[in-house]
Amino acid sequence: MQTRLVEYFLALEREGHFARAAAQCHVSQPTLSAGIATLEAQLGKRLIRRDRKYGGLTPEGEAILPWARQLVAAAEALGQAAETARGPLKGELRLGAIPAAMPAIGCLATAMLARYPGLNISVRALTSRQIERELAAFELDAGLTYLDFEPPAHALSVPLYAERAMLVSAADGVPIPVVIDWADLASLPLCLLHQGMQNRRILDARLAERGLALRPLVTADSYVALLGLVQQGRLCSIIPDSHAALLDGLRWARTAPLPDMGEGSRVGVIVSDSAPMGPLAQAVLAVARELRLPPGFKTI
Amino acid sequence: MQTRLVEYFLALEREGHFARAAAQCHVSQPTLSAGIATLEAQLGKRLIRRDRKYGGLTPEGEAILPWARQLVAAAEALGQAAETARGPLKGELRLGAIPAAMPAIGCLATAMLARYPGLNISVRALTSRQIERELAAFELDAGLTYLDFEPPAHALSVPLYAERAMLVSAADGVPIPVVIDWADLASLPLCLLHQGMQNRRILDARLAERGLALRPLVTADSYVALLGLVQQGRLCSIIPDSHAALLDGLRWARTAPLPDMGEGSRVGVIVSDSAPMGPLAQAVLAVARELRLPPGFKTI
DNA sequence: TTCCTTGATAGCTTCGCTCTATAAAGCCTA
DNA sequence: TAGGCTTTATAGAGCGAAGCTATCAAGGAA
Repeated sequence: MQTRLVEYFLALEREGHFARAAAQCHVSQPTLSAGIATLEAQLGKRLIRRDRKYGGLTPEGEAILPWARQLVAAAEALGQAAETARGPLKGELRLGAIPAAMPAIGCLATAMLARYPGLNISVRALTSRQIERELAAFELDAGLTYLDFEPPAHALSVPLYAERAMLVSAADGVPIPVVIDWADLASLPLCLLHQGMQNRRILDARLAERGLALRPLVTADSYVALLGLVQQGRLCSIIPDSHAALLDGLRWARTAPLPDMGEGSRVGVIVSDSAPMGPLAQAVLAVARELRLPPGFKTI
Repeated sequence: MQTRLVEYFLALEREGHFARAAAQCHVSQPTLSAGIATLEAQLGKRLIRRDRKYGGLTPEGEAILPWARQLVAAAEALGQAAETARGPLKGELRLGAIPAAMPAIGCLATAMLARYPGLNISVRALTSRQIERELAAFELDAGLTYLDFEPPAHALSVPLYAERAMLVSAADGVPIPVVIDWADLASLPLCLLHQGMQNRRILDARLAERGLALRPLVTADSYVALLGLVQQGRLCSIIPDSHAALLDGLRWARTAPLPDMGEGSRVGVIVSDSAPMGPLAQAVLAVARELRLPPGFKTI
């Protein structure tokens, strides 16, 4: 079983296109085409539906997909382990983080770099579900996401901080009460994240427990967009306190804590718990365990 | 990364001998020798210590060993998954069982054969620790062992039955009381398993809770040996009720239940919980869940 | 010393992956 | 409906890697 051929298969599945997949693998299109053919011959099954065009995976192809991913992940981990056996970690660490946790990724990434100078780090903003999926598909080495709400399966985690929500408004904009009651929120002109995003779902769930529902006038998919809206003065928003820490020096913004929501939502590092654990995952967990976040993050 | 070369590496580690490892891989000795050399070149590390003789793994070799195993396991699982995608399971199912659970393996194995006619099954008697180690090393597909006492790590399990101990003696041999008290055991001439075996450790632990200790006159490593000793009439022994069921038709044997030890020790099927789960492991778990053991096994 | 065991080397063959070039089959547009 | 574009498969050559047999070199044992 050649790992190379399986990589072709995975690339083709990702790209849905022979020529692009070939480019991604740095081989010519006929090479990839032939590679898929030999893989199919070796396994004795058709994996790709194709009649003059890529037509998706056959059921057999779908069935072997998780194992194909595991195979190339194991091959990569083997190489990593060999490189790591002596000397420092090298290569690329692929991190995924939910938008709400982005301010904390700075601490984590710099701590990793300080500890392992040979490392390159790639950070991507993803939804919690994408993080979970890509971890399972070995396309991500570690994730930074919520640990308790809709907890990811098959993952090991290290909690980093507890997130709490803040109300934010422009200093000369919508006036906000000093002490906020839950009921106040429903009457404020709000802009919030889309309902598809987990931070929003958590907020909605907390309010639903109290029989309340938010009707935001605007929804967006990033906190930057929300802050831009808030800055105009007509709306206020609810953001994680981790982001509020970034606003500290801004004159135009005013923040007020929301009423206590109990523990807050724990945010932490997760890695896939497939055994054995890769050297990158081990390193991230070790660093996360020792990580001291700056004030502004509520430690757990 | 060639799976073949990694298989050479693992075979060499198992055999500790180039020529034997080559034979196990069905290649010539120079081929395996060259294969190891290319693997070392590709990984950029010496993996094997050798000066005119095999001298064990280098630290780097030890470090990559788990990932090497995972790589070939993933390759095998990929092939299995492809074969299984349509049609029945094929290939060899490698089962390990503690001696005490051997009578139950008959049910499990026949149920697997009935459900998946294409399957070959290989059963080996192992200690619970060996089962755990070989599951982790992907050298075993499933195990039959104790679930609660010294529970194996990184394993998914399906309980099958609760084991209870029986006192056994020859009909014309050592007289045994009809109702047995714990204290009686200490005064009987006993033959038991070695202390290294888990069944014995469980028994010792149960007695230790009551301040008692057994002083067997003979220890052995198999129940057959114990029964042979018991048959001579000078000794009696303590065996799992699963084995007592096998004695049912024997005229020379007499059995008596031990006083209630509470729940008994749960025995069940375990598989490695590395994600994704291989088709063989899935099948074993599914069959185990539906398995109806014959009377004589105390269901949980 | 002599023999045996054990692993490495040499030389050759074969197999299979890779490439470029090109064909075939749909699809879109004119 | 013809022409051009896109997309995948095929052909044939080149080359490298992995396999084999035969043989060598170095220790250890008799």
